[in-house]
Amino acid sequence: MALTEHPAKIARDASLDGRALLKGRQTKASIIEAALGLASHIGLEGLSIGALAEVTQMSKSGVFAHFGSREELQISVIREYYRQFEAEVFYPAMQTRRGLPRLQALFANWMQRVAIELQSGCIFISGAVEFDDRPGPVRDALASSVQAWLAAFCRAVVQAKEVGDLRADADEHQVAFEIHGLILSLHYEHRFLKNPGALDRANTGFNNLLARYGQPAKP
Amino acid sequence: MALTEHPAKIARDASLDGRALLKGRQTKASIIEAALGLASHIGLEGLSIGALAEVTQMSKSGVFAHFGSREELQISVIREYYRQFEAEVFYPAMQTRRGLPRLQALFANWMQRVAIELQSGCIFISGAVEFDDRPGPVRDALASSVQAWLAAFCRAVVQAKEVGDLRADADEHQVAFEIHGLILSLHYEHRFLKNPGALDRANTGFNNLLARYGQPAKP
DNA sequence: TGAAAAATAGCACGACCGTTCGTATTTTTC
DNA sequence: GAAAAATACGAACGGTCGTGCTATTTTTCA
Repeated sequence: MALTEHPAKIARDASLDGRALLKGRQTKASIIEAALGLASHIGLEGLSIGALAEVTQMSKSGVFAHFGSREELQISVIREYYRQFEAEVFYPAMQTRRGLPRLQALFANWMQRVAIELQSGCIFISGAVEFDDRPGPVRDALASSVQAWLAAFCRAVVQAKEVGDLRADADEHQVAFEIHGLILSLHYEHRFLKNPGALDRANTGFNNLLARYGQPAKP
Repeated sequence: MALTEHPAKIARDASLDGRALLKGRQTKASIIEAALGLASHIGLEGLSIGALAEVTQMSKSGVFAHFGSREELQISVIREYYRQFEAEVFYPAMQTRRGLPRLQALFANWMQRVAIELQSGCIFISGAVEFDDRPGPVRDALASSVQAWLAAFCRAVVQAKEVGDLRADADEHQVAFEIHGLILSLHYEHRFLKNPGALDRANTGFNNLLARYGQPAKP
Protein backbone atom coordinates (compact mmCIF):
# COMPACT_ATOMS: atom_id res chain seq x y z
CA MET A 1 0.00 0.00 0.00
CA ALA A 2 1.27 3.40 -0.90
CA LEU A 3 1.34 6.10 1.72
CA THR A 4 -1.96 7.22 0.29
CA GLU A 5 -3.88 7.57 -2.90
CA HIS A 6 -1.80 10.56 -3.70
CA PRO A 7 -2.87 13.47 -5.90
CA ALA A 8 -2.46 12.62 -9.54
CA LYS A 9 -0.08 15.45 -10.27
CA ILE A 10 2.49 14.02 -7.95
CA ALA A 11 1.88 10.37 -8.58
CA ARG A 12 2.47 10.42 -12.28
CA ASP A 13 6.01 11.70 -12.40
CA ALA A 14 7.15 9.97 -15.54
CA SER A 15 10.70 11.18 -15.27
CA LEU A 16 12.00 8.63 -12.83
CA ASP A 17 10.04 5.48 -13.47
CA GLY A 18 11.15 1.95 -13.98
CA ARG A 19 12.50 1.57 -17.52
CA ALA A 20 16.19 1.74 -18.26
CA LEU A 21 17.31 5.26 -17.65
CA LEU A 22 18.31 7.18 -20.73
CA LYS A 23 21.15 9.59 -20.39
CA GLY A 24 18.83 12.53 -19.93
CA ARG A 25 16.80 10.87 -17.21
CA GLN A 26 19.77 9.99 -15.12
CA THR A 27 21.36 13.41 -15.27
CA LYS A 28 17.97 14.83 -14.40
CA ALA A 29 17.85 12.51 -11.43
CA SER A 30 21.28 13.63 -10.30
CA ILE A 31 20.30 17.26 -10.71
CA ILE A 32 17.25 16.69 -8.53
CA GLU A 33 19.36 14.95 -5.96
CA ALA A 34 21.72 17.92 -5.81
CA ALA A 35 18.77 20.31 -5.75
CA LEU A 36 17.25 18.46 -2.84
CA GLY A 37 20.50 18.79 -0.94
CA LEU A 38 20.62 22.51 -1.63
CA ALA A 39 16.97 23.11 -0.87
CA SER A 40 17.21 21.26 2.43
CA HIS A 41 19.74 23.78 3.60
CA ILE A 42 18.57 27.04 2.11
CA GLY A 43 14.94 26.33 1.37
CA LEU A 44 12.97 25.96 -1.83
CA GLU A 45 12.98 29.70 -2.33
CA GLY A 46 16.71 29.96 -1.89
CA LEU A 47 17.26 27.29 -4.49
CA SER A 48 18.76 28.91 -7.57
CA ILE A 49 19.53 27.46 -10.96
CA GLY A 50 22.92 29.15 -11.02
CA ALA A 51 24.02 27.55 -7.77
CA LEU A 52 22.61 24.24 -8.92
CA ALA A 53 24.60 24.45 -12.14
CA GLU A 54 27.76 25.08 -10.17
CA VAL A 55 27.19 22.08 -7.91
CA THR A 56 26.39 19.75 -10.77
CA GLN A 57 29.19 21.10 -12.98
CA MET A 58 26.78 21.98 -15.71
CA SER A 59 25.76 25.14 -17.48
CA LYS A 60 22.77 27.08 -16.25
CA SER A 61 20.87 26.47 -19.45
CA GLY A 62 21.74 22.80 -19.35
CA VAL A 63 20.15 22.47 -15.95
CA PHE A 64 17.25 24.66 -16.88
CA ALA A 65 16.37 22.64 -19.96
CA HIS A 66 15.43 19.66 -17.82
CA PHE A 67 12.64 21.52 -16.10
CA GLY A 68 11.53 24.40 -18.27
CA SER A 69 10.91 26.61 -15.29
CA ARG A 70 12.09 27.14 -11.76
CA GLU A 71 8.70 26.18 -10.43
CA GLU A 72 8.89 22.81 -12.13
CA LEU A 73 12.30 22.29 -10.56
CA GLN A 74 10.93 23.08 -7.13
CA ILE A 75 8.05 20.69 -7.66
CA SER A 76 10.43 17.96 -8.72
CA VAL A 77 12.37 18.50 -5.52
CA ILE A 78 9.19 18.22 -3.47
CA ARG A 79 8.29 15.00 -5.23
CA GLU A 80 11.69 13.52 -4.54
CA TYR A 81 11.60 14.60 -0.92
CA TYR A 82 8.21 13.01 -0.55
CA ARG A 83 9.51 9.80 -2.09
CA GLN A 84 12.40 9.67 0.35
CA PHE A 85 10.16 10.55 3.27
CA GLU A 86 7.88 7.69 2.33
CA ALA A 87 10.82 5.32 2.05
CA GLU A 88 12.50 6.29 5.31
CA VAL A 89 9.60 7.10 7.58
CA PHE A 90 6.46 5.43 6.37
CA TYR A 91 7.33 2.07 4.81
CA PRO A 92 9.67 0.83 7.53
CA ALA A 93 7.04 1.57 10.15
CA MET A 94 4.46 -0.39 8.19
CA GLN A 95 6.36 -3.56 8.97
CA THR A 96 5.52 -3.34 12.64
CA ARG A 97 2.12 -4.47 13.81
CA ARG A 98 -0.83 -2.12 13.83
CA GLY A 99 -1.45 -0.10 16.93
CA LEU A 100 1.00 1.26 19.42
CA PRO A 101 4.16 -0.28 17.91
CA ARG A 102 3.46 1.18 14.50
CA LEU A 103 2.59 4.55 15.97
CA GLN A 104 5.82 4.57 17.93
CA ALA A 105 7.79 3.53 14.87
CA LEU A 106 6.21 6.28 12.79
CA PHE A 107 7.05 8.86 15.40
CA ALA A 108 10.59 7.62 15.90
CA ASN A 109 11.29 7.58 12.16
CA TRP A 110 9.74 11.01 11.80
CA MET A 111 11.91 12.43 14.53
CA GLN A 112 14.98 10.87 13.04
CA ARG A 113 14.14 12.28 9.65
CA VAL A 114 13.62 15.76 11.06
CA ALA A 115 16.43 16.07 13.51
CA ILE A 116 19.04 13.36 13.66
CA GLU A 117 20.65 14.41 10.42
CA LEU A 118 21.68 17.64 12.09
CA GLN A 119 22.47 19.20 8.78
CA SER A 120 19.72 19.82 6.26
CA GLY A 121 16.33 20.89 7.50
CA CYS A 122 12.94 19.58 6.50
CA ILE A 123 11.43 21.17 3.43
CA PHE A 124 7.93 20.25 4.62
CA ILE A 125 8.58 22.69 7.45
CA SER A 126 10.63 25.37 5.72
CA GLY A 127 8.39 25.16 2.67
CA ALA A 128 5.30 25.72 4.78
CA VAL A 129 6.70 29.01 5.98
CA GLU A 130 7.89 30.08 2.56
CA PHE A 131 4.65 29.31 0.78
CA ASP A 132 1.93 29.91 3.32
CA ASP A 133 1.02 33.18 1.65
CA ARG A 134 1.97 32.32 -1.91
CA PRO A 135 -0.60 30.39 -3.94
CA GLY A 136 0.48 28.39 -6.95
CA PRO A 137 1.53 24.93 -8.08
CA VAL A 138 4.54 24.74 -5.76
CA ARG A 139 2.43 25.43 -2.75
CA ASP A 140 -0.14 22.91 -3.96
CA ALA A 141 2.45 20.18 -4.37
CA LEU A 142 3.83 20.92 -0.94
CA ALA A 143 0.48 21.06 0.79
CA SER A 144 -0.87 17.89 -0.78
CA SER A 145 2.30 16.02 0.17
CA VAL A 146 2.00 17.10 3.77
CA GLN A 147 -1.71 16.36 3.85
CA ALA A 148 -1.06 12.88 2.52
CA TRP A 149 1.48 12.21 5.23
CA LEU A 150 -0.67 13.60 8.02
CA ALA A 151 -3.62 11.57 6.76
CA ALA A 152 -1.48 8.45 6.86
CA PHE A 153 -0.48 9.28 10.41
CA CYS A 154 -4.10 9.77 11.39
CA ARG A 155 -4.91 6.37 9.94
CA ALA A 156 -2.32 4.83 12.20
CA VAL A 157 -3.93 6.53 15.18
CA VAL A 158 -7.32 5.17 14.21
CA GLN A 159 -5.86 1.68 13.94
CA ALA A 160 -4.35 2.06 17.38
CA LYS A 161 -7.80 2.81 18.69
CA GLU A 162 -9.25 -0.17 16.85
CA VAL A 163 -6.82 -2.63 18.37
CA GLY A 164 -7.36 -1.11 21.79
CA ASP A 165 -3.96 0.53 22.26
CA LEU A 166 -5.53 3.97 22.51
CA ARG A 167 -8.72 5.10 24.18
CA ALA A 168 -11.68 4.86 21.85
CA ASP A 169 -12.66 8.45 22.59
CA ALA A 170 -9.34 9.90 21.42
CA ASP A 171 -9.73 12.18 18.41
CA GLU A 172 -7.14 11.19 15.84
CA HIS A 173 -6.86 14.70 14.46
CA GLN A 174 -6.22 16.07 17.91
CA VAL A 175 -3.58 13.43 18.53
CA ALA A 176 -1.91 14.16 15.20
CA PHE A 177 -2.05 17.88 15.90
CA GLU A 178 -0.27 17.50 19.21
CA ILE A 179 2.34 15.10 17.88
CA HIS A 180 2.95 17.35 14.92
CA GLY A 181 3.54 20.09 17.43
CA LEU A 182 6.22 18.03 19.14
CA ILE A 183 8.00 17.54 15.83
CA LEU A 184 7.77 21.22 14.99
CA SER A 185 9.02 22.22 18.41
CA LEU A 186 11.88 19.78 18.02
CA HIS A 187 12.78 21.25 14.67
CA TYR A 188 12.57 24.77 16.03
CA GLU A 189 14.59 24.27 19.18
CA HIS A 190 17.07 21.89 17.67
CA ARG A 191 17.75 23.60 14.35
CA PHE A 192 17.29 27.23 15.26
CA LEU A 193 17.97 27.56 18.97
CA LYS A 194 20.58 24.79 18.90
CA ASN A 195 19.11 23.40 22.08
CA PRO A 196 20.52 19.90 22.53
CA GLY A 197 17.81 18.83 24.98
CA ALA A 198 15.13 19.03 22.33
CA LEU A 199 15.46 15.40 21.28
CA ASP A 200 14.66 14.16 24.76
CA ARG A 201 11.86 16.63 25.22
CA ALA A 202 10.13 15.48 22.06
CA ASN A 203 10.38 11.87 23.18
CA THR A 204 9.15 12.72 26.63
CA GLY A 205 6.28 14.66 25.14
CA PHE A 206 5.35 11.69 23.02
CA ASN A 207 5.33 9.38 26.01
CA ASN A 208 3.26 11.86 27.98
CA LEU A 209 0.83 11.91 25.12
CA LEU A 210 0.58 8.16 24.94
CA ALA A 211 0.03 8.01 28.69
CA ARG A 212 -2.87 10.40 28.35
CA TYR A 213 -4.48 8.77 25.31
CA GLY A 214 -3.58 5.21 26.20
CA GLN A 215 -5.91 2.86 27.96
CA PRO A 216 -6.02 3.51 31.68
CA ALA A 217 -4.34 0.63 33.50
CA LYS A 218 -6.84 -1.97 34.60
CA PRO A 219 -6.78 -2.05 38.40
CA MET B 1 9.53 44.67 35.05
CA ALA B 2 10.61 44.18 31.50
CA LEU B 3 10.07 40.89 29.78
CA THR B 4 13.62 40.07 30.73
CA GLU B 5 17.03 41.56 31.14
CA HIS B 6 17.33 41.58 27.43
CA PRO B 7 20.60 41.43 25.51
CA ALA B 8 22.22 44.81 25.37
CA LYS B 9 22.29 45.04 21.61
CA ILE B 10 18.54 44.98 21.46
CA ALA B 11 17.77 46.91 24.59
CA ARG B 12 19.64 50.04 23.68
CA ASP B 13 17.95 50.95 20.47
CA ALA B 14 18.44 54.70 20.59
CA SER B 15 16.43 55.38 17.48
CA LEU B 16 13.01 55.36 19.01
CA ASP B 17 13.42 56.58 22.55
CA GLY B 18 11.48 59.14 24.50
CA ARG B 19 12.56 62.60 23.44
CA ALA B 20 10.56 64.59 20.95
CA LEU B 21 10.86 62.85 17.61
CA LEU B 22 12.90 64.70 15.04
CA LYS B 23 11.74 64.43 11.49
CA GLY B 24 14.25 61.75 10.70
CA ARG B 25 13.29 59.60 13.64
CA GLN B 26 9.64 59.62 12.85
CA THR B 27 10.09 58.75 9.20
CA LYS B 28 12.42 56.00 10.31
CA ALA B 29 9.72 54.76 12.64
CA SER B 30 7.17 54.77 9.84
CA ILE B 31 9.59 52.93 7.57
CA ILE B 32 10.07 50.27 10.22
CA GLU B 33 6.35 49.99 10.65
CA ALA B 34 5.91 49.42 6.93
CA ALA B 35 8.84 47.02 6.90
CA LEU B 36 7.29 45.01 9.70
CA GLY B 37 4.09 44.76 7.74
CA LEU B 38 5.96 43.55 4.68
CA ALA B 39 8.19 41.15 6.58
CA SER B 40 5.24 39.61 8.36
CA HIS B 41 3.85 38.53 5.03
CA ILE B 42 6.89 37.61 3.00
CA GLY B 43 9.51 37.04 5.68
CA LEU B 44 12.64 38.87 6.69
CA GLU B 45 14.48 37.46 3.71
CA GLY B 46 11.81 38.53 1.28
CA LEU B 47 11.92 42.06 2.63
CA SER B 48 13.53 44.30 -0.01
CA ILE B 49 14.49 47.93 0.12
CA GLY B 50 12.95 48.57 -3.27
CA ALA B 51 9.55 47.28 -2.24
CA LEU B 52 9.82 49.17 1.00
CA ALA B 53 10.58 52.39 -0.86
CA GLU B 54 7.51 51.89 -2.99
CA VAL B 55 5.26 51.34 0.01
CA THR B 56 6.59 54.36 1.89
CA GLN B 57 6.62 56.58 -1.21
CA MET B 58 10.30 57.25 -0.85
CA SER B 59 13.36 56.67 -2.93
CA LYS B 60 15.42 53.54 -2.40
CA SER B 61 18.41 55.53 -1.24
CA GLY B 62 16.23 57.57 1.08
CA VAL B 63 15.08 54.44 2.82
CA PHE B 64 18.49 52.89 2.76
CA ALA B 65 20.16 55.88 4.41
CA HIS B 66 18.24 55.29 7.62
CA PHE B 67 19.81 51.90 8.14
CA GLY B 68 23.07 51.72 6.28
CA SER B 69 22.57 48.10 5.39
CA ARG B 70 19.83 45.60 4.80
CA GLU B 71 20.89 43.64 7.84
CA GLU B 72 20.40 46.65 10.07
CA LEU B 73 16.94 47.11 8.61
CA GLN B 74 16.09 43.50 9.36
CA ILE B 75 17.36 43.87 12.90
CA SER B 76 15.28 46.99 13.39
CA VAL B 77 12.24 45.06 12.27
CA ILE B 78 13.00 42.30 14.74
CA ARG B 79 13.36 44.82 17.54
CA GLU B 80 10.04 46.40 16.68
CA TYR B 81 8.32 43.05 16.45
CA TYR B 82 9.72 42.12 19.82
CA ARG B 83 8.45 45.38 21.27
CA GLN B 84 4.95 44.76 19.96
CA PHE B 85 5.02 41.16 21.10
CA GLU B 86 5.96 42.31 24.58
CA ALA B 87 3.18 44.88 24.56
CA GLU B 88 0.45 42.59 23.26
CA VAL B 89 1.34 39.24 24.77
CA PHE B 90 3.50 39.70 27.80
CA TYR B 91 2.49 42.87 29.61
CA PRO B 92 -1.27 42.33 29.56
CA ALA B 93 -0.79 38.86 31.01
CA MET B 94 1.34 40.26 33.81
CA GLN B 95 -1.72 41.95 35.21
CA THR B 96 -3.33 38.66 36.11
CA ARG B 97 -2.24 36.89 39.27
CA ARG B 98 0.71 34.54 39.26
CA GLY B 99 0.05 30.91 38.58
CA LEU B 100 -2.57 29.34 36.35
CA PRO B 101 -4.40 32.56 35.39
CA ARG B 102 -1.22 34.19 34.18
CA LEU B 103 -0.16 31.09 32.30
CA GLN B 104 -3.53 30.91 30.62
CA ALA B 105 -3.39 34.58 29.74
CA LEU B 106 0.08 34.21 28.27
CA PHE B 107 -1.02 31.30 26.15
CA ALA B 108 -4.22 32.98 25.02
CA ASN B 109 -2.41 36.17 24.04
CA TRP B 110 0.27 34.17 22.30
CA MET B 111 -2.29 32.26 20.27
CA GLN B 112 -4.08 35.44 19.37
CA ARG B 113 -0.84 37.03 18.27
CA VAL B 114 0.09 34.05 16.12
CA ALA B 115 -3.17 33.18 14.52
CA ILE B 116 -6.14 35.44 15.04
CA GLU B 117 -4.81 38.11 12.77
CA LEU B 118 -5.21 35.70 9.89
CA GLN B 119 -3.06 37.84 7.69
CA SER B 120 0.58 38.33 8.50
CA GLY B 121 2.56 35.47 9.96
CA CYS B 122 4.90 35.47 12.90
CA ILE B 123 8.47 36.46 12.13
CA PHE B 124 9.70 34.55 15.16
CA ILE B 125 8.54 31.46 13.32
CA SER B 126 9.33 32.34 9.73
CA GLY B 127 12.63 33.87 10.80
CA ALA B 128 13.63 30.69 12.59
CA VAL B 129 13.30 28.77 9.35
CA GLU B 130 15.05 31.40 7.27
CA PHE B 131 18.01 31.80 9.58
CA ASP B 132 18.52 28.41 11.19
CA ASP B 133 21.49 27.76 8.96
CA ARG B 134 22.70 31.32 8.49
CA PRO B 135 24.87 32.75 11.26
CA GLY B 136 25.17 36.50 11.69
CA PRO B 137 23.74 39.47 13.55
CA VAL B 138 20.22 39.02 12.21
CA ARG B 139 20.07 35.46 13.43
CA ASP B 140 21.50 36.56 16.77
CA ALA B 141 18.89 39.26 17.24
CA LEU B 142 16.16 36.82 16.33
CA ALA B 143 17.40 34.03 18.55
CA SER B 144 17.97 36.20 21.60
CA SER B 145 14.48 37.67 21.23
CA VAL B 146 12.91 34.26 21.13
CA GLN B 147 15.05 33.02 24.00
CA ALA B 148 14.00 35.99 26.10
CA TRP B 149 10.36 35.25 25.46
CA LEU B 150 10.65 31.54 26.11
CA ALA B 151 12.56 32.28 29.32
CA ALA B 152 9.78 34.58 30.43
CA PHE B 153 7.28 31.85 29.71
CA CYS B 154 9.31 29.35 31.70
CA ARG B 155 9.33 31.77 34.61
CA ALA B 156 5.56 31.84 34.56
CA VAL B 157 5.51 28.05 34.68
CA VAL B 158 7.83 28.05 37.67
CA GLN B 159 5.58 30.53 39.43
CA ALA B 160 2.60 28.32 38.72
CA LYS B 161 4.43 25.52 40.45
CA GLU B 162 5.30 27.77 43.39
CA VAL B 163 1.73 28.79 44.01
CA GLY B 164 0.63 25.19 43.68
CA ASP B 165 -1.28 25.44 40.41
CA LEU B 166 1.04 22.95 38.75
CA ARG B 167 2.61 19.79 40.10
CA ALA B 168 5.94 20.49 41.75
CA ASP B 169 7.62 17.79 39.69
CA ALA B 170 6.69 19.36 36.36
CA ASP B 171 9.75 20.43 34.37
CA GLU B 172 9.20 23.98 33.16
CA HIS B 173 11.30 23.47 30.05
CA GLN B 174 9.32 20.41 29.13
CA VAL B 175 6.08 22.31 29.65
CA ALA B 176 7.31 25.21 27.55
CA PHE B 177 8.50 22.82 24.85
CA GLU B 178 5.12 21.18 24.55
CA ILE B 179 3.19 24.44 24.62
CA HIS B 180 5.52 25.92 22.05
CA GLY B 181 4.71 22.90 19.93
CA LEU B 182 1.02 23.68 20.14
CA ILE B 183 1.66 27.20 18.92
CA LEU B 184 3.85 25.98 16.09
CA SER B 185 1.32 23.38 15.08
CA LEU B 186 -1.37 26.04 15.14
CA HIS B 187 0.69 28.29 12.93
CA TYR B 188 1.45 25.45 10.54
CA GLU B 189 -2.05 24.09 10.17
CA HIS B 190 -3.78 27.44 10.26
CA ARG B 191 -1.48 29.46 8.01
CA PHE B 192 -0.22 26.81 5.64
CA LEU B 193 -2.82 24.07 5.51
CA LYS B 194 -5.70 26.53 6.04
CA ASN B 195 -7.24 24.13 8.50
CA PRO B 196 -9.90 26.06 10.42
CA GLY B 197 -10.03 23.55 13.27
CA ALA B 198 -6.51 24.38 14.36
CA LEU B 199 -7.60 27.09 16.81
CA ASP B 200 -9.73 24.67 18.79
CA ARG B 201 -7.09 21.96 18.68
CA ALA B 202 -4.47 24.24 20.15
CA ASN B 203 -6.81 25.22 22.96
CA THR B 204 -7.76 21.62 23.59
CA GLY B 205 -4.11 20.67 23.62
CA PHE B 206 -3.39 23.35 26.17
CA ASN B 207 -6.18 22.14 28.42
CA ASN B 208 -4.99 18.56 28.08
CA LEU B 209 -1.56 19.75 29.09
CA LEU B 210 -2.84 21.57 32.14
CA ALA B 211 -4.83 18.54 33.15
CA ARG B 212 -1.69 16.45 33.05
CA TYR B 213 0.59 18.90 34.82
CA GLY B 214 -2.03 20.32 37.15
CA GLN B 215 -2.51 19.14 40.69
CA PRO B 216 -4.55 15.95 40.84
CA ALA B 217 -7.97 16.75 42.30
CA LYS B 218 -8.07 16.23 46.03
CA PRO B 219 -10.51 13.39 46.70
C1' DT C 1 17.09 84.78 9.58
C1' DG C 2 21.12 82.52 8.15
C1' DA C 3 24.52 78.89 8.67
C1' DA C 4 25.27 74.15 9.90
C1' DA C 5 23.43 69.68 9.88
C1' DA C 6 20.42 66.19 8.67
C1' DA C 7 17.46 64.00 5.42
C1' DT C 8 16.17 62.68 0.90
C1' DA C 9 16.56 62.12 -4.10
C1' DG C 10 18.83 60.73 -8.38
C1' DC C 11 21.81 57.97 -10.68
C1' DA C 12 24.94 54.28 -11.57
C1' DC C 13 27.53 50.18 -10.36
C1' DG C 14 28.19 45.20 -10.18
C1' DA C 15 26.10 40.93 -8.99
C1' DC C 16 22.79 37.57 -9.47
C1' DC C 17 18.31 36.08 -11.00
C1' DG C 18 15.19 33.18 -14.45
C1' DT C 19 14.72 32.72 -19.10
C1' DT C 20 15.42 32.59 -24.30
C1' DC C 21 17.78 31.42 -28.44
C1' DG C 22 20.91 29.65 -31.71
C1' DT C 23 24.30 26.22 -32.09
C1' DA C 24 27.30 22.42 -31.18
C1' DT C 25 27.66 17.92 -29.47
C1' DT C 26 26.29 13.64 -27.95
C1' DT C 27 23.18 9.84 -27.84
C1' DT C 28 19.71 7.00 -29.70
C1' DT C 29 17.35 4.89 -33.52
C1' DC C 30 16.97 2.63 -37.79
C1' DG D 1 27.14 4.11 -40.43
C1' DA D 2 23.71 7.72 -41.47
C1' DA D 3 19.64 10.15 -39.96
C1' DA D 4 17.10 11.82 -36.27
C1' DA D 5 16.45 13.20 -31.78
C1' DA D 6 17.90 14.35 -27.44
C1' DT D 7 21.02 16.88 -24.70
C1' DA D 8 24.22 20.45 -23.39
C1' DC D 9 26.50 24.81 -24.04
C1' DG D 10 27.49 29.96 -24.40
C1' DA D 11 25.95 34.30 -24.78
C1' DA D 12 22.70 37.60 -23.96
C1' DC D 13 18.36 39.89 -22.26
C1' DG D 14 15.51 42.31 -18.97
C1' DG D 15 14.87 42.47 -14.30
C1' DT D 16 15.76 43.13 -9.24
C1' DC D 17 18.83 43.26 -5.72
C1' DG D 18 21.95 45.97 -2.17
C1' DT D 19 24.89 49.66 -2.06
C1' DG D 20 27.88 53.71 -3.11
C1' DC D 21 28.39 58.73 -4.66
C1' DT D 22 26.82 63.30 -5.34
C1' DA D 23 23.45 66.86 -5.39
C1' DT D 24 19.51 69.02 -3.48
C1' DT D 25 16.09 69.81 -0.26
C1' DT D 26 14.50 70.14 4.39
C1' DT D 27 15.08 70.67 9.23
C1' DT D 28 17.40 72.37 13.27
C1' DC D 29 19.37 75.67 16.17
C1' DA D 30 21.98 79.83 17.40
